[in-house]
Amino acid sequence: MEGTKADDIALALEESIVSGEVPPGSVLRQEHLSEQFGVSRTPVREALRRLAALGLVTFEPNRGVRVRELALEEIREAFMVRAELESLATGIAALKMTDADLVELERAERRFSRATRALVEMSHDGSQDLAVARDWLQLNHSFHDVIYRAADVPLVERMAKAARRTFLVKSVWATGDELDELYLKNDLQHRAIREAIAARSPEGARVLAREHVLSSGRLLEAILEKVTSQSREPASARR
Amino acid sequence: MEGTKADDIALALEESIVSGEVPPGSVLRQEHLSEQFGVSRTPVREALRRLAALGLVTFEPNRGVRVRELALEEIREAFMVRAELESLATGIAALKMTDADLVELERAERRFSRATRALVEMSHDGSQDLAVARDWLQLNHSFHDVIYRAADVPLVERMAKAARRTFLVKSVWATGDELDELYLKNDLQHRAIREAIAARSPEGARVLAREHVLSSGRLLEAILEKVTSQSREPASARR
DNA sequence: TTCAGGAGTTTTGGATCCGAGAATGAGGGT
DNA sequence: ACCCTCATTCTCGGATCCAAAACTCCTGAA
Repeated sequence: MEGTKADDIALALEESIVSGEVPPGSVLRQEHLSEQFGVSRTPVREALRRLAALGLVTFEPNRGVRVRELALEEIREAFMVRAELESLATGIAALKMTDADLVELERAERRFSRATRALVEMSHDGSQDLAVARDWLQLNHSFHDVIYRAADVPLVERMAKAARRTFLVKSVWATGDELDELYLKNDLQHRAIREAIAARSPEGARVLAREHVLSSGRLLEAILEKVTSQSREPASARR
Repeated sequence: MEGTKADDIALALEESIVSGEVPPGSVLRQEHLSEQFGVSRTPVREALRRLAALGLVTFEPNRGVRVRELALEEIREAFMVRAELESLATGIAALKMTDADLVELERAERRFSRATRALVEMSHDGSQDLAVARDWLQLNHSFHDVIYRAADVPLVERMAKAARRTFLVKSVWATGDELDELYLKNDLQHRAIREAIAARSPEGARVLAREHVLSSGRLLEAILEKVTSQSREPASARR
């Protein structure tokens, strides 16, 4: 509880949308939300306006608001945008980063490495722990957040995170031998980026960062591919 | 009049903010706005939430909403963001653009050229016609809009325009010999970009587009510099 | 003179209320 | 069986109303 109720609700709704708890395409009933949050419809509506401006939901006049669905094409575009912005921020960070920041970056890198190993481990013994995947994603973001903080470019950060939210909606996840390679590559790229920053090489950091994000995009596409084919082949229920 | 009143009002307010009609830093009274638009405060508040999400205004809880002021640093950042996104879109457009698009692009380029010449003309005879400046800006945007349409990257376009809005708030303008050079350079860059696109050279178009936007940023900074120094030296009133 | 305190005013955030447009479903005509 | 119409119901957009936060301005004491 921090500011106005409308803000709190917007935050909470945003969270439940990007976490996939509220699936894309579903309609949000204002009355339902208002009793869920224990407030009237007024602040709910204001929160929804905010989410609409962020592109998370769409208002259909007199019909309700609907959680936006993303075409694969849009996800690709979001990764392209993020690649450019991330590359920009990383180049700047290479110039501005202090030694203390570098230490923190290395720590973030190590943590992410561990998460990656845990993920690949799971892929081998076939277990499925959603928490591990969530950790992996979270630690991935932290690594990049260290860079943003050092680069000190609030606008770039805001827009890159907007792009990030875009595809977070598809919060799916899978493991498998063919994905392991991509996961490990992702991890190695973090190391390369950190080294370029440590070497104070903005141009190097830039191209590495761009390539890294684009390759994350390919990873997500591979995951989506695998998940959808899995859910098609065996006639198993899926939500 | 198209959708809900909240949407209409948001559009109108956005226009009056980016046009500079409502100066940065001023507070917007909900009651005043509601009688100005002839509606109750409810849709006004919703419109303001939308503008807040876009970053045009800020809510200060229980105190009102204020039109956001931009530090010079933020304007620089907005140009960097736009440079990356514009460069991305232009590179893609170089691959996708049809011949018909190219013709339209050339037409937009010519129109912009004329506007530039008119501007420089004015600079020489010392006249000050705001309409000419407004035209110039408008035609500049049209040129880039042709590229966005051809590239067909809605997300990139949306975010680039958000960045554009950011510095539009500072809708100042000036002429002068030292600016002429920059105005003319801007015009030449359009031609270079179109030629790179026509030559189907994505890499070339990319770097030209980035350089072009960054140089537009320098132009705006030069204008700001000139305007602020003008308004300091002679103790003339300024609104 | 300056500053703390407090009554009255202004303005916001939120709740409640109402009219209108859209979904739904039952009947009736073909 | 199918579709068209019309009434009922649901939900939304917006107006109005109210409590609480913040600002203003005045007074009185140090």
